[in-house]
Amino acid sequence: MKSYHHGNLKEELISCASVICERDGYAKLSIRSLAKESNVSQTAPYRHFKTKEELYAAVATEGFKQLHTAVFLQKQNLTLDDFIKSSKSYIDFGLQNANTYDLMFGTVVGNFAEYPELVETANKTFDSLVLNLSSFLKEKDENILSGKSITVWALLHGMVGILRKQVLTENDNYTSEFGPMSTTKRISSDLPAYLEKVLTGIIKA
Amino acid sequence: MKSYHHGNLKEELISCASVICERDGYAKLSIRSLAKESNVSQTAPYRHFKTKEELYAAVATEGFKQLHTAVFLQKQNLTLDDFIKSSKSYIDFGLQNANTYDLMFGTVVGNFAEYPELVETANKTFDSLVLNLSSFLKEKDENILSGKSITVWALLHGMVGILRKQVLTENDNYTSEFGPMSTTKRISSDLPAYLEKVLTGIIKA
DNA sequence: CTAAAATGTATGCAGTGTCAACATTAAATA
DNA sequence: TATTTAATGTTGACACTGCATACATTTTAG
Repeated sequence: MKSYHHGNLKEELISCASVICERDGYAKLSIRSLAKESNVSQTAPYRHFKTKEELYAAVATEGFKQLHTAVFLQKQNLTLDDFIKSSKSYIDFGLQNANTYDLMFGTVVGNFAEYPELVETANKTFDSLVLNLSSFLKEKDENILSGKSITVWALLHGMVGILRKQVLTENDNYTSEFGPMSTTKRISSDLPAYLEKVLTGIIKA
Repeated sequence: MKSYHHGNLKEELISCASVICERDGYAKLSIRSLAKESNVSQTAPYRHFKTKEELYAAVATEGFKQLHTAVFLQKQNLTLDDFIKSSKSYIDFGLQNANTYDLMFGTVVGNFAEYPELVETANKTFDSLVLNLSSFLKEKDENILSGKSITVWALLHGMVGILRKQVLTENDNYTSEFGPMSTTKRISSDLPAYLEKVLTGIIKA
């Protein structure tokens, strides 16, 4: 009953790869096992992705799309709470999709410029952060606006990295002198409060 | 004249692996080629590293040591300039050792807790950030101190991620609505000035 | 209707992580 | 010092990988 042509292989490969990358880590992803899972020959994926990196790029693109929808708020005239909520969504995404997030911001996909769709999707995501801030701040000066956006983004991006490694400090063999462990725990136990304090500081500066 | 035992294999493997990880990307690192480069049999490395991940962890540990020496300032009573300089050193390290930095903060080494030396070295690095801030701020309250340190660290960590992807936005096909490209360029063209502005904001808050 | 482009398959190469069995040497102990 | 033991190195093998080449089938366009 199965036809020679799959009909929908590329999309199936991407979505299947996305799941595997996140579940097992992107290093575990193999083109061959991926092909097997789609009931297709070992080299069929090469009709859609010239190299494995191209597949990784597709997964990263998919990740940016998801991040975009998670972060961007449709409504207008955002309140501070809206903005905090959006910021928290960013961090949550990074924590709950650690492997994919790594693919998006790490060095696995070396040269974004080789994948135009990835660049475009990534930039759209960043723009949505700026738009959010703009809607809330009502700042006209684009230089100021984009400057503050970068700082906010850096803060969020950095918090993802730090909170992700929380386990790192949950270690009895070594208690840090000033307790980064207890500090990150305290922060993540009430993330919105922390974000409100720090972000308003950055925004008002 | 070469003797049966290498005598120094583990260290040579780590330093050799560190070079390869940074130069070619950690995905290109193979235990076999590494062994060949040390004129040793293909499976000799397994006497020192149970798995490839353990080798990655060793490279990451090495990275934290280097980051520590790059960031930590020995002198006492730091000035604002000292603190800014140290912060810039952090970012420079992340940019100039992108692959290693990825190994240190990414998901490749999944569970830090399995590698006690890695945890300890990482924590020491973070402590040195806190010590720097402490020396400059002369803040007594450890909660406040560690809280601000986390925020500073997040900012630095985030800036590494953003500045690294600067290329990402250097793309003619797509010009971002609010120009993150020109913004990051502007920031990185005078990084100390940017850091002074943003960090003092965070510290004073 | 037919030529060409797209998509899938079969086969094969060189390289990989890792395991088991064995060899040599350095360290510890009697 | 002599000998057992642990540390370290080698050989060979297995199942797996990315990817190239040559070939098969289908869809699509002229």
